[in-house]
Amino acid sequence: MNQSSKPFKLTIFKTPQKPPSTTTTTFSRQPPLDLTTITNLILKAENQDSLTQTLHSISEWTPHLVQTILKRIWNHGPKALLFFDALDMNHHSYRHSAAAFDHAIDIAARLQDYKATWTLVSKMRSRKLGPTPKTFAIITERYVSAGKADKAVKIFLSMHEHGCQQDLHSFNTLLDILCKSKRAEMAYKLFKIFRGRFRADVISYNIIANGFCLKKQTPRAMEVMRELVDRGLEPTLTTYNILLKGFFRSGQIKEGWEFFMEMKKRKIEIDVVSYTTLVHGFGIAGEVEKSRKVFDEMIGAGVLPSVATYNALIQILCKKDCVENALLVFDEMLKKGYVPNATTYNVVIRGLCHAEKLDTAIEYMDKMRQDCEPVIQTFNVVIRYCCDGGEIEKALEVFEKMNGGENCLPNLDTYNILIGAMFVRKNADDLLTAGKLLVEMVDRGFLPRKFTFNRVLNGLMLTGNQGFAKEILRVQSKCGRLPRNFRL
DNA sequence: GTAGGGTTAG
Repeated sequence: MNQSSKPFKLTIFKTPQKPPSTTTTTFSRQPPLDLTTITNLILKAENQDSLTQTLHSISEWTPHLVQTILKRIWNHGPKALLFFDALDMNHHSYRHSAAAFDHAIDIAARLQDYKATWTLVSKMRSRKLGPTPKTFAIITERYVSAGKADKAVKIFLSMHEHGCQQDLHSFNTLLDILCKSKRAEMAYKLFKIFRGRFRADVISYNIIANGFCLKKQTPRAMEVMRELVDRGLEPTLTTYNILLKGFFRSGQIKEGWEFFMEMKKRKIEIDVVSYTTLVHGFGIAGEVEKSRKVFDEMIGAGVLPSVATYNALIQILCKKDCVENALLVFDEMLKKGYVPNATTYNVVIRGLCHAEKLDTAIEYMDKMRQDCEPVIQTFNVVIRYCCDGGEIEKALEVFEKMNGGENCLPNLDTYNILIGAMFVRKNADDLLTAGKLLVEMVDRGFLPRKFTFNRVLNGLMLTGNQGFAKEILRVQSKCGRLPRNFRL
């Protein structure tokens, strides 16, 4: 194609062919913008103007590019929304997709900015992009995790007013959201009210049973299952696997094993999920040998382990045996042609950190990039163990990388871990760093606990930094995290 | 984003 315009093009996305610029030579041109560069430009933009300028430096915005960027700056909510709005207003050739709206709605709702959330919903509707059942799943999930489950149910029941009909799908989704946030009882009540109207199916029952299992209420889950059978519905393999996991989760190892034998007796086709549940369940209970035995036996039974099965075994070897044996299994899985995923690496890295092999852990973090990208959990584990081992500089180094080249921004946990570590050495510099981290996290839409604010504040005062303490107080009052009756 | 197995400490 047109080679001369290549330096201007994004390598990953299509751009229209532009005539080469007459004012610059090929040699002095900027290198092509890659995703990391674009993302960093957006993150660095101080105001709407510089953001707009950045947006114009990209010749063609595509829905795919926008979604990728929103995903990457997820943990910088306010900036992500600014980017979404700026693009919406300034680019005539680009129109936000339904998926981009869903992303933005998710971010706004996570920031508990419900006004912005619903403005986006109506904008979405006026452009005939939705809201879709997925949009409502996102919104209700955010309300539930903000502790507003009642409101979430009301929103579900008013879906049709937004041009989105409720059905069995969306009903099951709501039940699942409630159950996953440990509100099985509420989900069950709702289920009993509406099961006739939505024609609840075996999936609805499975969701409720799993909800009780998550609360370690296996007997309640069994009741729900009896109800399912009484209503003439047929349990599925998923049903059995939910109950199997339920027994192990609630520490009923013997009952779990008996249930598994019963599954065999009833000629239920036991699958890789059932076996993985056993491998993990026995291991967590400290029965590592049993765990290994199940692992070996499943192959004999004609069921091949999955990456998740390997992850389970590797994890329990790290926890209950030793990391060296876990690494043997890790090598074995590679030899057999499995591709480890982020969970595999996270488990191994955590195991190495726990065994105080921090440098090897960091080596594995680099090795990880051959198969997948490190995720937030990877960084948090390494940072946590660096801090615990007193290597605070190393922790800060990893943290800095996250804000630079890495495609993974710090989250609430990252900030909490690091701020906590800034009190260990009890010096003024660390306290100042803690203060800066606190300001930065608020800037990125995370809400620190009152405890964190007060701790940093006290630390700054004790180390004689009244000036920065005042700044913290300002931020604290902006967040509504000041103690009762407190006045600036 | 209608359900089940691996990452979250001890």
